[in-house]
Amino acid sequence: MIVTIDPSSFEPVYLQLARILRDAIEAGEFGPGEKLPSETRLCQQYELGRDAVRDALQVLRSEGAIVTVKGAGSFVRGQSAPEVVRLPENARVTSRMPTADERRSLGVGEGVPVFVVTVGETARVYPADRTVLETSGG
Amino acid sequence: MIVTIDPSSFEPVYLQLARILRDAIEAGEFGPGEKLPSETRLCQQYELGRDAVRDALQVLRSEGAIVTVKGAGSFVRGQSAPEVVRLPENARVTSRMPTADERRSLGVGEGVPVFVVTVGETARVYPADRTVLETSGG
DNA sequence: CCCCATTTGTCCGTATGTATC
DNA sequence: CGATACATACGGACAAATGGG
Repeated sequence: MIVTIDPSSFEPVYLQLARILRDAIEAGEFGPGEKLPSETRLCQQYELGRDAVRDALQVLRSEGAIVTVKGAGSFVRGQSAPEVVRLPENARVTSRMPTADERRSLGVGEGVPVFVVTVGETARVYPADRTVLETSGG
Repeated sequence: MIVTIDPSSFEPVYLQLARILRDAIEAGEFGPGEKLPSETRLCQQYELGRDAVRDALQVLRSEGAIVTVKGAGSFVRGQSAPEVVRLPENARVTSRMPTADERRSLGVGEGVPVFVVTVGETARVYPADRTVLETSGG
C-alpha cells in the first residue's frame, strides 16, 4: 500500500510523515536495527523539504522509536533485554526525562526516560529502556 | 552575571543556549510558570539565528523543563501536585515516552514520560509528571 | 593511509499561517 | 483590530562523521 502526504491537510506534513513512518515500524516494515531511508531519500519520495523530514524524525526520536547516527542514518531502536529491579518496601518511584548530561553519563539516547527510585533519603536512577521494576510477589 | 555564546566553541550554539537557559531556570532566575524571553528576543540577545534558538527551546521541551504555547511564549513548567499510586504485589513497572496520540488522550505535554503498571494481564498508564508510585510500607 | 560519496548536524534566510494578547 | 509570538515549511550553505574503495 502506498501512503502519500497531503499538503492541504490540516495535519502538518511533518506529523503525517511521522505517523507514516511510525506505522511502518509498528507493522514490521522496518525491523529493529534496520535503517530508515535517508533524509534526502525521504525528501524526494514524499516531495517534502528537509525541515519537514527532519521534524518528523525528531518526533520519532523523542518517542524513543528511532536512533539517529551522524553520517550513518536513522535506525529502528531495538528493545534491549531489560534488567529486573526488585522494589524494596517504602520505595517511591518517579519518572522524568534526563538532562543532556544525565543522558551521557547513563549512556541512553534521546527519548528514553529515567526511573528515580527513592528509599529513605537515597535515590537511584535507572534508564527506563533497560529496566523493569517489580514489586514483591505474594 | 552575563553569560554569552561562543560561536567558535565545539559545543553547538543551540546546546550552549539550552544549557544557559536550563541553568537559569534551575537557579530560580525564571520561576515556575514564568515566561522566558521570546524567540525573537533570544535571537537578538545572543546574536543567533532562529533555528539555533528554536532548537535550544526544543531541547528544554523534550526534557520537560518548559512548555511552549503558540502565540504566547515559552514558560517554565511548574511541578504539579502528584497523585500517589500504591503499587500492588506482583506489579511490573516500565516507563517510556508516549506517542503523540497518547499525549493527547492523557493530556500531557512534550517531555513527559508515562508509567505502565502491569498486574497480571492488565496494564494501566499514568502520566509521570502527576504520579508517584509507592510500594507498601513495613 | 587517503579519497570520496553519502548522511546527518548545524546555521542562516525567507515566507506564510495561526494563536495570543 | 493590530502587534506580538510561535508553528510550519521551503530554500541554501558548510561542517563533521561514516563507510566503502
